[in-house]
Amino acid sequence: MTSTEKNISPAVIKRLPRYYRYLGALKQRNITRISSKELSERMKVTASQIRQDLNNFGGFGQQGYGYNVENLYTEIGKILGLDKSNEMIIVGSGNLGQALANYRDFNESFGYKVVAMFDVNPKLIGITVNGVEVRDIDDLEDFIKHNDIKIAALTLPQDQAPKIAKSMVNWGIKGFWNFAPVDLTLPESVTVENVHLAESLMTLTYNIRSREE
Amino acid sequence: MTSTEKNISPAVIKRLPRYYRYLGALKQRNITRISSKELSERMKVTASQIRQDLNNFGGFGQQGYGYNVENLYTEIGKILGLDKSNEMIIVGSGNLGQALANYRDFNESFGYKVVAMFDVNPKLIGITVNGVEVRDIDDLEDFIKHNDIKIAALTLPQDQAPKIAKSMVNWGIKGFWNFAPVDLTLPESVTVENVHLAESLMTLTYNIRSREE
DNA sequence: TAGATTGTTAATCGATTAACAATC
DNA sequence: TAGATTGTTAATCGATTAACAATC
Repeated sequence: MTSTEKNISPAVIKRLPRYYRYLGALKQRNITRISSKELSERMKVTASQIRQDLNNFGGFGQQGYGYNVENLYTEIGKILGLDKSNEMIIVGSGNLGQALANYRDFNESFGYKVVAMFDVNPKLIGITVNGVEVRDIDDLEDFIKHNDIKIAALTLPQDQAPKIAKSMVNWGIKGFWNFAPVDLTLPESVTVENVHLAESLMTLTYNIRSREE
Repeated sequence: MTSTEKNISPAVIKRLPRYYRYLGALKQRNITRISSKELSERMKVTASQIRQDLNNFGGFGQQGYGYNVENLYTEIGKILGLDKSNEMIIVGSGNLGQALANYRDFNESFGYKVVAMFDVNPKLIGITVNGVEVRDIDDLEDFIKHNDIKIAALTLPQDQAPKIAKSMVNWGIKGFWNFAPVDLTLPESVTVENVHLAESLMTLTYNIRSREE
């Protein structure tokens, strides 16, 4: 992953998983090739955007032919880091944490693997969720270091999230999938992907209202 | 809500809930006024952007003074549709649906209220989650119509989501909070807010990789 | 009043779309 | 070869930032 790569805009990155999803669906239907034009019609974006986006990463297509579905699927998977297994932990084992542990849609499907869960609550410590044990949060440091964990889902209450996240960075975590309704301020070298559920629900109600007239 | 309003860009709308969150925090700390400059430092955006964003909706500030926190909080709440109670249903009562029903962060906090849950699974029908009964999905049409429900969280498997969503539009649903990993194609009058969890996790792994060098 | 800070216009920057030569 | 479709450059569009007159 030596970075000869130019910096790719976040807007492009955010679209990649959607391309990946569509290509996966095409693959499953045994469609072997697709042009940017046809894909653009299915996805309701411009063909130009598809070609521009993909060309950030290299010429995956062929003039006069289009793109090979299988190949493009694999290549985008590589770009997204799905070519290797991604071990992750879930910190905060309440309802949301447990739902994530059970969620088939990324677990199993794309090489993500939840290897441990953590909580402070003695009632939760020791239970097993989808085959994964909930451990005492006091064991978090050891576990991250010994197992070289890089990815953590944060499903903790808002007030606990920033402090524990800071520690986790020191222990080796490189990316947070943050569900706590708070902005984590962390070193540049660390990535945070926020899933702010309440905020997305608010934009929904805004949009409903604005269409009522 | 008569639409004298010019069309506001989605980028602006997406930022409103974050302003709202910061203002809520300021309010709780009994801070009564704030300038765009100071808010911009806390939020790590430009003061210019804050002023531009807010001015889409009217002059909430005062020259030489800044913004009244309480007032601005209330006004943004109104814009987002939080001034009235928002009743919603959850369609799909598996792990994720149940986690949402239990999730304090929007439930209770901002006037959203889950009034019913639905599922096809006989094992789930009849149970109660956080005081909300899981009903047979056959009762969905009646429930939506009789209770004038406008908002639905879709936490169904991907293959069931598009069909049921289409029916729900006919029954009166105006906005979907869609957790199924699929794009819903629905009439213009209907709003869809997607929470594509697997896709956000993929952008996380991309970003982790791209910082490794 | 003087200082501060907004609301708003103008300038810049970046992202999207269009166009087309290259080429399979 | 002729037709199709990419890769890529140029044009357009929109969003962000800078600047400053208005005004509290």
